[in-house]
Amino acid sequence: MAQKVRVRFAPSPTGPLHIGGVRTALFNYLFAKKHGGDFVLRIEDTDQTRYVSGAEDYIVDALDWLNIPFDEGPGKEGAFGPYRQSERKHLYKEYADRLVAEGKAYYAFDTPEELNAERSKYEAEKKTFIYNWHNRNNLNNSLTLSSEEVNAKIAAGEKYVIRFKSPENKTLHLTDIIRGDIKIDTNTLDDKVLFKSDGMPTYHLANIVDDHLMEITHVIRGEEWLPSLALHQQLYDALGWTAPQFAHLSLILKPNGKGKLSKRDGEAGGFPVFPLQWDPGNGDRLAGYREDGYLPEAVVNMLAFLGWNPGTEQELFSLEELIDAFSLERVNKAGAKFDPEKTKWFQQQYFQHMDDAVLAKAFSEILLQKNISSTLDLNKIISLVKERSVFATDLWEQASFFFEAPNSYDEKASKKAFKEDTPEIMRVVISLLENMEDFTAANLSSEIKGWITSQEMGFGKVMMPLRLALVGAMKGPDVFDIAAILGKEEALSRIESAIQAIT
RNA sequence: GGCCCAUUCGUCUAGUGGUUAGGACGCAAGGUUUUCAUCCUUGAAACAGGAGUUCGAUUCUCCUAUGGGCUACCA
Repeated sequence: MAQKVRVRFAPSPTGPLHIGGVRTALFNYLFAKKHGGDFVLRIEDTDQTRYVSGAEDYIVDALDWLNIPFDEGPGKEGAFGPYRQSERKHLYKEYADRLVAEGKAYYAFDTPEELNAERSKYEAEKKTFIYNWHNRNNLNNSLTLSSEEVNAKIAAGEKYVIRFKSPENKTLHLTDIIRGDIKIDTNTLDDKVLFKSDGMPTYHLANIVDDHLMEITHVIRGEEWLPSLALHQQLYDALGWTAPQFAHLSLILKPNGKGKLSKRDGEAGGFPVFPLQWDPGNGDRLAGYREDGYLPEAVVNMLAFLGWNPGTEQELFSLEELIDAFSLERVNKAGAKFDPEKTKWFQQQYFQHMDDAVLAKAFSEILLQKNISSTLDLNKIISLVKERSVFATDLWEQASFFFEAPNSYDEKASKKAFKEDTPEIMRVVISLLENMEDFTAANLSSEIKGWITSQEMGFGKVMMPLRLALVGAMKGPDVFDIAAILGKEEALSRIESAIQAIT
């Protein structure tokens, strides 16, 4: 029987979850759901010094907004909890001790100062200091000390760490689903700290213990962990556990320039790097996709296509379609530069598919904020103005003239539209409108166009000033649609105002 | 510096030992809309370089270059 697929997203609550992390979460989620498995959220808070309050809530809120729900996690206890490493701290020591007892790890008493001194000494000779078999026998640890000395030190309360004893002259063969086979020479590896002197495990120990205990089958994580893969694999072997399969995702890079995407790029480029706004309250507010008006579906779709593609020419995918089409084998090896323009395009695509009634409701909120009450048909207005908008907030800019008569006329446009005979023509239009019983767009259109044709006059002579009178600029939906929505009275009043303004 | 990973239009990418190297974003031109936007059509635009393997390499191998990541008692 095949084991049930279980994956985890394991962020550290050190700040807002950035978009690269969101993509990692998304790929984990897609993979899990594709295989009918579980998606676990685990909070890796073993470093108390870097803990940021609110960060965990932010992560949960972000996943919630994006509709990437986890099956187990903090506040959603499953059979493998708790899901915060700080609440699991009692679990880890036993495994570190076991490795020491079996000679696969050892106590080290070197202070950070001593290690720094050692490093600078090597650096001065243009050599690299590696804490492994090269020199561990000259350092202050249980390999160089007698067991009596070690016990005495520990009994005396001296601080120590536990280090993994990295083997000499071995070639490790590692496998990554995305990258294939990787060979590593253990001579270049150092003896990583597994257990810190503050009583907490390091990421490396906690990570593999939890993944094992939580029965994780696939570890899908960022490329920054690739160098640690050798250690992790060795840890699984040392503890006699079967390692999960690994897949390392390439990083998301800056849109232009070099390096991985950072919050500074968002500030400089005027686009969000975070799903949700993050406000630490000190004026250092970071923009979020949600607050900037993006639809979660658009953000998810965009993220999915950063480093993955289905191999077809389809680009718009619902979450269900993504789950169906997703595979780790089709994830790209190379890092992808982030493109805010393409993100906007996804947003535009999804925005156009939104229901008019839903948008009308959002739009009525905007009107409320602006203290505008109106009896106009909002659904109809939205249907006319939607394709000119990318965000809900664009709606007001595109439709404001329905609610506020123009108080000025676009200078360039009026030069072109308002001629000497315009007042005279507009007077005729007024009389035409006044006499209309059925004030609909279709009727207006046939009435006015019919008259223009009968006069053998250029359409522009009428249409341009009419639009300018109603809208104030040369933009917007069909003039007759606008006039019909405005109603006879308002339309006539606007034309009248325009005549006044010209003369 | 050391170790690891990567390299197709400006960007995201498809693709194959023999293709007119395909799509999307963006850009440009034209059309529709007698406005604007949408939309449609067209266009410019790429296999990092050098060896090797091969009848033939963008595709396979090696080297170089470039980019990225890691190199903490951070994750």
